[in-house]
Amino acid sequence: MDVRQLEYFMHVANTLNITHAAMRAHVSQPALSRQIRLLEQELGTKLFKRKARGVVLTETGQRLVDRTRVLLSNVGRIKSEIMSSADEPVGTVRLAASNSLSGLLTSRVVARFRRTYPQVSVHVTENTSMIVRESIANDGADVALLSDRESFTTLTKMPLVTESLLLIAPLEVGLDLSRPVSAKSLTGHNLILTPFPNGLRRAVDEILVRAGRVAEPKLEVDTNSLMTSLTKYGTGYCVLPYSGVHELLVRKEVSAAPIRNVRWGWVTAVSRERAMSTATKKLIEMIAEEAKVLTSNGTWKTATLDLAQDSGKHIGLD
Amino acid sequence: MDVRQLEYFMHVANTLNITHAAMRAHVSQPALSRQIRLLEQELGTKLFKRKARGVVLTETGQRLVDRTRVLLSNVGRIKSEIMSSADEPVGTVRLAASNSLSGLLTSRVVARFRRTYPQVSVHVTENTSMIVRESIANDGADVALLSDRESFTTLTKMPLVTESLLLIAPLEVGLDLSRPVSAKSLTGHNLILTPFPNGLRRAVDEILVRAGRVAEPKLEVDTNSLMTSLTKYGTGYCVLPYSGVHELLVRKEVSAAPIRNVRWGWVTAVSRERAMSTATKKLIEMIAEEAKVLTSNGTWKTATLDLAQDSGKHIGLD
DNA sequence: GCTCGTTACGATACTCGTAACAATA
DNA sequence: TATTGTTACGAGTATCGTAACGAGC
Repeated sequence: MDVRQLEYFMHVANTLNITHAAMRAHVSQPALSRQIRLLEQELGTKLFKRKARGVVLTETGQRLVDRTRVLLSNVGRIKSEIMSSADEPVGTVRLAASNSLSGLLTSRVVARFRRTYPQVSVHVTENTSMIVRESIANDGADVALLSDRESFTTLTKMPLVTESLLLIAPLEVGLDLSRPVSAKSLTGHNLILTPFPNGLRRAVDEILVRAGRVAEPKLEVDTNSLMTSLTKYGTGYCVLPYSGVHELLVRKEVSAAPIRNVRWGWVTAVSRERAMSTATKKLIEMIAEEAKVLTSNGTWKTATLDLAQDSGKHIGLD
Repeated sequence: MDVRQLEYFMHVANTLNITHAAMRAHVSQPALSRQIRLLEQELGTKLFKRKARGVVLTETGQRLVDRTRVLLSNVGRIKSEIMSSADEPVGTVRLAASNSLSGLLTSRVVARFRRTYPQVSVHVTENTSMIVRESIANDGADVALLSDRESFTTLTKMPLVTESLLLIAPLEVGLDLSRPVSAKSLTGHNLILTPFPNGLRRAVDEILVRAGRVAEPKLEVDTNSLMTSLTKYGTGYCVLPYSGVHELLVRKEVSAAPIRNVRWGWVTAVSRERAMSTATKKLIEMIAEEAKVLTSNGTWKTATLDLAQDSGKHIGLD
């Protein structure tokens, strides 16, 4: 009855289907089947009843599920607690990052982290801030990079950077980063917006409300790349933070102007319930350092650093 | 970080000496050394400082000890809980039995259990009732067979058999099981007694006190076999329950007579804190059944059954 | 016939033990 | 020099994956 075997067992208990559980556990189906049988033999009792379609838990199996869930969470807690006092980063660190930061911040941070700590494996998932928040809240990630407009119960957030929201238009419209536009400018164009629920959409709606209007987009799209492509080809205007269109602006594929009196904040977030591993701490440090570099050398236009001074080195649980 | 590895770690943490820990863990010293190193690598931190003589825990190592002790006890508890609802006995059952029962009850029970459940490994330790009690109280055994004169905090005791205490004398003295003797008969002979603290010794002392005497044995011996050998060769008389001298009486190597108004009880005991495995339950059933056979067919002379009827089948946690 | 679990078997990977080595008092 | 931990390497064992099989809707 070792930890791996219990993890296998929980996969089966969760899916009630050995084939699916095997995929989740990244082992072959017969291997998993065998481990379940060995566990049953060791404990001297059937844990599952084999049915034509999948399996069902026996009463004893259900009791083992209840006990094992707690046990495995303890194992994970102990592991991360001990790893949090590690001297050198080891193991795996999982970063969930907002799509918008991909080209500007995420890629630079991940590349440098991999270079600096090649022994640490890194899992990156990119998605909307809402999904990123869910990911970190459900312990699907160790660090999150997301908008400060998301809610942060159970999360510890660390302000990172505040930048402008830009109105993005085709290149020929000739918007200019140095010439901010008013909230009113958002009206009168076809706006391509993200669908609810979404922090960016809420922000745009607020801007419009302040201008006395209401958003009624004819086109809703939930990926940045599609939104900007459509803008580039003249389907409409869109609204994104600078970081989301940095590369397009460098390549002069669209034009953009800051929306006056509207700021957009990014935060780094970690789960409040879990001790950070050394790898996690190092990653957070590196995020802060890269943000500092990008803002101070002018790459991250419109952005101001929100960090505590000296690049967040005393962010931590100590 | 699997269970086996953590058990290794605890052995080292307990002994602070990898060589000794390896012996306790029944692996070679380099194997243990290697597992500790692997654990340290996985956690990214030193758990021990290597000294010229042995090792010492680092601060992190000490914290892991604290966490792991609880974790491993949970693992054991879960395992025995699940195994307690097993259909067929599996695994290992540990019996701690009083020396006195060896020839009459223990040997028969163990032999039959092995025959009936060959897949279950059995560990038997025989000792004085006091050591047996300590053994079961410290979770060194699953079932104990011992005198009812021991204390039973944290233990659940199940009365088994009550028999007579016998005065044992050399064969030529001609004591007779059918002719009880009074407590007073114990005086005036060289008594060979067990040393304090010991249930049998306490019993003999009480008998003597009732007869207005006090025990001042010139010879104290702590094994039944030596006691009876010495009696056989005329060094003195001794006092034992019938079960302790059954075989000697059958072989007519000593003579014995019940001491009037004195009874000696045997109980089966299990830890109150730990769920019984199916193997444990079956063993207890079998003990009860054998006790019933031995008393009812007259083999266990002077004995009366203390069991609830039908051989203890409803002894259990249900 | 399709889905899903089990059995069979060769390949792989991990752990172990022996022996040689290193470090320290 | 005795004690104790580490390194090296060959052997043994357990797990895994692929392929074939079986059972139930």
